[in-house]
Amino acid sequence: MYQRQFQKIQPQTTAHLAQTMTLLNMNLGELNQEINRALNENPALVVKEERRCPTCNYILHEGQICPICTRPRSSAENESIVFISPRGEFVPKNSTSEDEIFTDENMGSEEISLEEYVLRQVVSDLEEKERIIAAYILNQLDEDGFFKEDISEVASYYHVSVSTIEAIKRIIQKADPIGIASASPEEAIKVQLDELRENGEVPETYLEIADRYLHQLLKKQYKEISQELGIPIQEVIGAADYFGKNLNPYPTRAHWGTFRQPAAEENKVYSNPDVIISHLNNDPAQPLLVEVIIPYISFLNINPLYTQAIKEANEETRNELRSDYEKANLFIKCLQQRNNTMQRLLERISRLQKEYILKGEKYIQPLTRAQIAQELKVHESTISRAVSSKSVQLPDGRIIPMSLFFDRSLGIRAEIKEIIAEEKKDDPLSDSEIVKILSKKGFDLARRTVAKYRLMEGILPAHQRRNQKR
DNA sequence: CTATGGCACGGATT
DNA sequence: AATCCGTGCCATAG
Repeated sequence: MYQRQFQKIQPQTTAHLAQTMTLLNMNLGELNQEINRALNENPALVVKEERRCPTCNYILHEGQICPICTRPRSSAENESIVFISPRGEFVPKNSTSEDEIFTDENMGSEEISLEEYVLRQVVSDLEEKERIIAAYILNQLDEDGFFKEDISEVASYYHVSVSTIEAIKRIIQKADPIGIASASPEEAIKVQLDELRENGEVPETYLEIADRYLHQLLKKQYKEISQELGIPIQEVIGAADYFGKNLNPYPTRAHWGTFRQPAAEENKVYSNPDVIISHLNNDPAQPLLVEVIIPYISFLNINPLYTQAIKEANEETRNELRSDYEKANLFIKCLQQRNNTMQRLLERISRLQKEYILKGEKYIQPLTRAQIAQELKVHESTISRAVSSKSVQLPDGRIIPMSLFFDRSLGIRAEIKEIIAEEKKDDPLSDSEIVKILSKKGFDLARRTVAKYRLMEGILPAHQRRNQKR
């Protein structure tokens, strides 16, 4: 039964292909939404009551990680174990250090809900009547904590002015997951930036960037922004870096706490990872566990009543039902194929980049998407889509974009960091000196490039590094 | 004069 | 076809 579904992956209709591509392009959050949408739209789709491991078909109990898949096979003892894991009551590996995370799943019954948590913070600032409105707003938040309703509608419903609602909303936005109840990620960012500005210095230009160029910033179009604003590009990159470290476009997904690891990565803030890599039982001696996370609701099935109904229906309704049935069928197949591709992709990545995963940036292997595509016998663009906008949680708890596995510069950047960390503090190395040292170590690159990497790592130019702390 | 950053080009990657 | 990235050249700051 199970095998038959997988064999069907080969013959691809255009519709199949197109939809698979779309699904592949999505990260966990988007996939979740998509599945919900499909469930609403198509009555032929239902959630399976019986939950099976998507990888090996073993029957799973509630919130369980598949015991078959996580049992290392003797032949694979040194290999990573890659499997698809449903997003149930999943306990993050680093639950010791990763404390408060406000995902929907984590809001167990003992803890108070996010709504209540926020409400408790704001009650003291609000009048009785306003509290009701605040509670209403909090109840209407979507899964990312955004409030997307039209404020004027709410206002007329409660017979108060729009500005009253806005005032309440503003108070809520300043509560602990700062930026909650915003209408969009952009707005959340602005609120957070505002808050930061009250506590300290935030350059004027940052505000402007946040205000108008956020979208481009996320797409890393630094050049364009710097041109339009007429400011140096490094300032834009600086802003990106600053935003990445201090702001969170999806305030409910995770807090940033006071400080994350100072060795922060790229400029984007990542939410729930699409892939979690950890050690079995958290024991570094054990093999690597690579979980490709899928939404728990993706245990989809064709509504059995449908099959029945099709047989009994008359000509006209039958065709209608058929089309739903086909769509549902297709959707499930596409999901399976997405999972299959992701799994195979991660199998390769985790094998090739094992050293990097375990020991850090220095050990990254040069790798291109084309190379993997060839090995897996899929089109390059497939890999591209599978990698883009996905994030991976490493055993040390860091969450990185999946594209980093394909970043050639990462290893060299680590090398540069190391060199600079070891330099004499009273005699900093200039970029060209670094080039010389690197070439001795076998890295061949231009002086100009070192400067760029240095900038990316947020390291100041040599003369400004003189006699600085750390 | 040296070190660094901006801009723009071309080749690689997606 | 579009985008990203390394590099060379030039301007400018130090």
